[in-house]
Amino acid sequence: MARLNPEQRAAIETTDGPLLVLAGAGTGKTRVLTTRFAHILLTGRAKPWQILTVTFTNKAAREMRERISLLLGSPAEGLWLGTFHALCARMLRRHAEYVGLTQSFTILDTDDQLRLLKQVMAPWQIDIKRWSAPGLLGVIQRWKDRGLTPERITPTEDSDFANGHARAIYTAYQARLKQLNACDFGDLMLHVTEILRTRPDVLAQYHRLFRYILVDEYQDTNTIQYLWLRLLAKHPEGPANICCVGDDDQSIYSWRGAEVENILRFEKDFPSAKVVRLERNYRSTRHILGAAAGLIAHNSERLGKTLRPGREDAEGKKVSILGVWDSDTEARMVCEQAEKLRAQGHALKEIAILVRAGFQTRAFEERLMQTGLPYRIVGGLRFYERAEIRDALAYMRVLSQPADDLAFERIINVPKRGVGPAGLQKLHAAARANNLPLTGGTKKLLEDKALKGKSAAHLRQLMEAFASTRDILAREGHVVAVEHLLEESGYLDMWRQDRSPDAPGRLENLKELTRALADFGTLGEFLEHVALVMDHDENGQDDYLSIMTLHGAKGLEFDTVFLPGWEEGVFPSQRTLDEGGLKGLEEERRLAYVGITRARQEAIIFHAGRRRIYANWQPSMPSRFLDELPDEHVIRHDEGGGFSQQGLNLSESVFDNGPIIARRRKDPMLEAAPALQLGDHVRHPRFGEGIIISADRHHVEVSFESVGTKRLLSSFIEKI
DNA sequence: TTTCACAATGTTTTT
DNA sequence: CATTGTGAAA
Repeated sequence: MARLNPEQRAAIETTDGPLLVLAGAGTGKTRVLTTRFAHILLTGRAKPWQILTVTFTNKAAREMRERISLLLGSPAEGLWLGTFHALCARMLRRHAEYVGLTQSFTILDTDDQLRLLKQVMAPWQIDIKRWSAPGLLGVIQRWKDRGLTPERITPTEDSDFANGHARAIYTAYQARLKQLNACDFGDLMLHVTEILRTRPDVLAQYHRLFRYILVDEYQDTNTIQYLWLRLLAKHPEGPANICCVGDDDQSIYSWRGAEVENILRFEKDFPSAKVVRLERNYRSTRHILGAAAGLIAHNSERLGKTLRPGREDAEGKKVSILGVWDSDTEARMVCEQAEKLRAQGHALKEIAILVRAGFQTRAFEERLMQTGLPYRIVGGLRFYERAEIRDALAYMRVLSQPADDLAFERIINVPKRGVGPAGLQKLHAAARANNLPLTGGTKKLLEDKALKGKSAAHLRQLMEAFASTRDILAREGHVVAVEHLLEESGYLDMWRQDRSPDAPGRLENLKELTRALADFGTLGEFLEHVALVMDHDENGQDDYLSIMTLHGAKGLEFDTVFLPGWEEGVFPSQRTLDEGGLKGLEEERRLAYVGITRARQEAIIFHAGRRRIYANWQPSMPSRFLDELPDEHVIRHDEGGGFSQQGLNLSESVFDNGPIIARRRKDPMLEAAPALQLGDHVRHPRFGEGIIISADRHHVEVSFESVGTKRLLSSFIEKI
């Protein structure tokens, strides 16, 4: 306590009644949460299992658990601490029968959901071009985010999608899930909330249990999570001891159903609520904070909060803005700077490249590979999303749940067993006719000798593999059993015979999977873990540079942060702008705010004059956010409108804040545009001289002497 | 049923 | 571009 500032202390000591803690970036939020947890225990207000602690990511949950263990001096076990979904899964296992599931229901991954939805959609003959299955799945998920069960969808809402059939398909989809004794991710929240809503006895049980509720990242909660929390928090007698921690300026998940309104409305929801603001930032330098604060001030709907430097010494360097010729130069310069930092003795772990969207990572990856700098793409293709891992998991699911039709469908023809769509239909028919799951139907057909040819032989072998594995499972445990199954089913052989270059890596991954399996007591525990915690600690804790999306970087911090791609259309993203309008823009701005505030020492922003998107080059203009950064906190290294080829010479100055090069770009397109006409002779810094062959407001097409015809932003060329 | 060739067609962010 | 889906031939 002694090491905390007065606001932090207030946030911890206000234990009873509703409390909203508005915690700006780097203001010691996690510390407050964990200390508060310990404080409640140590003052005897509650036992560890009487505190419900909800986080948004598995990582946050893990960290919190570790820090609480540290504070308590013993491993934190038996706590109700986890993500919304993990906690709901735990509750739903206890009360599954109330929503027509059994205690052993399966949780579907995205692949399964999609496959199932496609099957369900088939009878409607929806125009798949216009209403793709993933699109419709998104619609359903957003309904679930808002707590809308099929019966609650109003006709108005329905008609917007899939020619008015969306609600009917949703209904059918839910019915099919129930048949399969399965639920998707959204259902975890939806079902539990439904149970709490309709079963007062169950709700009362949790009211008795949870004396205190702690919620992290409250600004990211969606409607269903809000409803769930409110049900649990609103005790019939006495005020709710709910403490929500969040930052409206870091709300960046509205596309996933998050409602900033939840945090904006907190004081209305809980009338006696107290509000504590944490505004002292101990992470970043004064310039970084100034730049971030200046930027976020352009947003309108805010609770209002100003980050103040918590350390007196922290003047630091200004935020750098670098304009470069193209995206290749950008990648090169970022990597060179990173290399230089390492040469100066900085750890690569303290450097991050934060991008807006996944496709931007490739350029850096290629460059770093050439350079030989160790790097890691965080949150890219994750371990459990790889095909071979999902296949292996499907084998395990069938082993543990023979009725898991979706898993069986996934592996029935992997490796090839001569069972295509037609064969699968036959199995389905047999299963339905005998009221059996697919595995049962298959067995039946084999016994009846109703299958012929190689598919029969292969399937018989597969069923035998499962049968023998079950014996082994009982006798020798799940690790040996799974190894046996993958061997006997021919799955491992399939990859061993595969001559493609990534096959050895896949086998390696499968080995890693069986290794992870050993950390769990039973197969069921392992599968539950995988379904909910889709991440995996990869071995080796070397010093590597991180490349990740801005979303992925939330909650992390680094000494140096590179922020490439600050260009209109990329960041702010065109798509968000199109779909979300002003709200979308404000969310992008919050994302920019998150990005800048990840840096402890230094933030370096890049924008390129042109960028390769798919196969061809696209001209791009600097992000409007650059103009919103206050001049006293940034230093702009644009040269020649930001399109210099001598960017390398500039790089010296980036880190010592050398001479400020005059800022010439305001809106280059409009500045240069009027003077150009068809037939004009022009010069381009890179392509040399040419003649304009077409022109519109922003672009011109120029036939160059050396490189042929190019389409360019008119600001890049000069008339001769 | 599988395999191959070719076209099309999007590409944010994730529990 | 890189993946995914579609259609025709083996």
